[in-house]
Amino acid sequence: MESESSLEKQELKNELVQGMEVARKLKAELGLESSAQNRDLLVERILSSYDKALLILRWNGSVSKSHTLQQPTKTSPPQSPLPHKQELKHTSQKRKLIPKLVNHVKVNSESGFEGLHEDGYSWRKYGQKDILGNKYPRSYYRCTFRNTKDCWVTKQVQRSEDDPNIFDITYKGSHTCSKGKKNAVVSAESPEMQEKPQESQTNFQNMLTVATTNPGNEETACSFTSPSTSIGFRTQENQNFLPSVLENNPFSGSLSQTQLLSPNTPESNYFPSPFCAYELEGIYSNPCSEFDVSEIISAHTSTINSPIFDFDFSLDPNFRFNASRFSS
DNA sequence: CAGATTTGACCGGC
DNA sequence: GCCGGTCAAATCTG
Repeated sequence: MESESSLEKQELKNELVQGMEVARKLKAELGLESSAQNRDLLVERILSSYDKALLILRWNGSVSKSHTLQQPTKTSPPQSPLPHKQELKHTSQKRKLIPKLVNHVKVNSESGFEGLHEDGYSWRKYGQKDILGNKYPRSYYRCTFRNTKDCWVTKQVQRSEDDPNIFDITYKGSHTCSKGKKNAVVSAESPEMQEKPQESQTNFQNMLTVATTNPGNEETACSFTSPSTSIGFRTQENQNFLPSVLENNPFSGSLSQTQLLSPNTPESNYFPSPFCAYELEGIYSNPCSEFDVSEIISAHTSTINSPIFDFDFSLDPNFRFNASRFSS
């Protein structure tokens, strides 16, 4: 346990150092006439490093489960609930006692902004405010199951002024409801999957395999912030799925034992898109620990016969990774 | 008609 | 007093 802890500390240190180094590079780049793409890549790498560091902290139990990035200034709040309005009047705890997780989510116009909130939970919008100094309003969401499941988590969505494709999502509290999570990703053990005929799997596997758009090229290895992230793949016929396809994500993990399971019907519950959805099964591991991935990694085409797949995968009940189409 | 969204009002923190 | 966060009535939607 002790050595495991020091290993994690070392990794944490490495990530932080790497983040700083990349930040320095970026600073140097800013003084040059480097491409915007290059700068974007450096920024992504910085974010990736800090994400990894935070993840290590999280698994290490050093911080609260909700990835506290901005600690409240006063005493710790109860695990999740915001007080009811009546209670607020007595306790004056309307603000600032709930730990926050700030998450930056990049979306693009093709995947649409509606998908932004697809983080696996069901949210109800309860407010919108114009925020001083930001031309975009901030939206306020709370868990749909606030009343029925006593789940008091909230999130705020703020579109970035600098880059309208970036949304800052701030989570407050953590879900205490289990039903809040949408059944967007089907468990490998689910009867629904088991019922699918083997023949269908085989045929499909022969038909399509998946590889990175440009393996080895860092430009395609976007890094992400959790819990939502974007990742893109391009299918290539007659090529095997590369286990390292995800190794540049913030968790530095890899997919292995990947298997194409079967295509979903367009009526799929998980992908309301009119186009076909496909599913991949994989095991995900990283240097910190091996995940027990009980869920399916899913992919669906943005257009019929499109070589581009959007992936959607989940590794942990608290993290749902939304994938949006990566630029082709 | 029930549930979700919109939006002006209210409230507390700074 | 300003600003951000939430409430709740009105409105919309399926």
